[in-house]
Amino acid sequence: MSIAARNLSEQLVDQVRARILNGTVAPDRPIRQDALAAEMGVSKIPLREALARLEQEGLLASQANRGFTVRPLTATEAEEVYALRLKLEPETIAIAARLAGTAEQQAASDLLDQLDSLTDSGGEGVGAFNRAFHLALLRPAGRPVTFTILERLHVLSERYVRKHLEPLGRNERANEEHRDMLQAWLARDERKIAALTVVHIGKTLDDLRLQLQTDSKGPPG
Amino acid sequence: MSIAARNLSEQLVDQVRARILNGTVAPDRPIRQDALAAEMGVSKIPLREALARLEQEGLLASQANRGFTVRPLTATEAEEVYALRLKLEPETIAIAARLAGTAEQQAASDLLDQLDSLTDSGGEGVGAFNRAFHLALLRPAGRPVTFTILERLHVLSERYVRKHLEPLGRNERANEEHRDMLQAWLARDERKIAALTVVHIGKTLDDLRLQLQTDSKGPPG
DNA sequence: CATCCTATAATCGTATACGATTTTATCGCA
DNA sequence: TGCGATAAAATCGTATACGATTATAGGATG
Repeated sequence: MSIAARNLSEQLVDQVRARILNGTVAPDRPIRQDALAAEMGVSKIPLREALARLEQEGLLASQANRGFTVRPLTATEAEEVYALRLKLEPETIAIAARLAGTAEQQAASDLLDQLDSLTDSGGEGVGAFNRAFHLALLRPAGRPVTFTILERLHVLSERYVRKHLEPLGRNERANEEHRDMLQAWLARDERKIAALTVVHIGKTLDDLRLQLQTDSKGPPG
Repeated sequence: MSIAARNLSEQLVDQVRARILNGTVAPDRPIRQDALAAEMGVSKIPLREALARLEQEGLLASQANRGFTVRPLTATEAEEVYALRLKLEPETIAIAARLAGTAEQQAASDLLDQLDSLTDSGGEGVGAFNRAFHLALLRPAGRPVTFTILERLHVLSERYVRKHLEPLGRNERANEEHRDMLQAWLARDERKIAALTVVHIGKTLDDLRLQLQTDSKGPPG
């Protein structure tokens, strides 16, 4: 998750995670370790360490002597993930707003700017910057255990947003909400940032529910 | 966490976790991978996979080219972990009580019986059975993401309970509370089991706070 | 023609061996 | 005597190679 991954395994975690979120590796199909390792130009051992980490993140599942598979997306998991975020994020983001220093405030502002320009240019990797922005609003709370949990939840969320919401032109409204959130967060208005967070997550979940229903009736793949 | 770990790495995760909770490997001291691997009669590769998993569980920390260390216990982490449990467990345990089948009810009852006999005989591994009992009350909720988070939180909790509370004769009262909880849980009394859970976690946290203060003034190590 | 069994091939999991980085101990110097 | 630099030792991280397990394809039989 960190920008400068230290060893090779950590770098692979980020790269493989990106592939999973990207959809490059399909769900339920066994991951050929040798092939993937060769494709990435590394050996199997660091790749296995990365896969083990991603399994604990909830992106992969493993069976005995049958390797790893990407866990499929389900509506119930989406509901669970967003319910957890609603339980944890509002309070955490309020505390973070209170404790954030100027450097952390600057970092959050910068990330939103980058997210904006990416959205305007229709670039790739919007999801990653969206996640980074949200996490930047949460990190200053100084609760490492909570933050780790929220990191995981945002990764899981991103799969659903990217698959079901990003193809649609839904980013404009989200960006307006992001601006409002950042403003309240910078002003250390704890009530307001908590309320806006509830709304933001809730609206995303609503859109997701609608789209999940629609998609389940529509395309087979 | 599972009873029958599949591959060697999974088995090592459980064994090394037990050592950490046991206090066999001291905090802040670098873990010699070769030595530990030799001591356990395995090679370095599966051990590294296990250590990587335990790092994500929050028990270990790693630095570049300096290996893994056991994370030290801090009062702030204890506060955070118990705050998270208070936020997540009551609702989850109520749902689990509603959804639990007869087999799962039997499993929970059995675990409490085993926990009782272990406590009476003053045996080892009380902490592990305590954790298993609590998780058995939570598993039937059918929320895998939440359950994984709670598994982690219980592991982290166990370190503090074992170090600060278990040496004292504090298990009797906890066992009475466990009986009450199981009764309400089996009766599917959602209100009551949720309330009892809040009380149980709260009391444990209170005891822990007291002991953490006392210990910080008392012994240096 | 379907089903079961067997043999083959592929893949997973683990052990062994090697280079790169870091820590530590020793020596020289202020 | 204390501090800094250098060399040696130890350890971490990675690549390569091997055995064990599993899935699959082919053939024989009912």
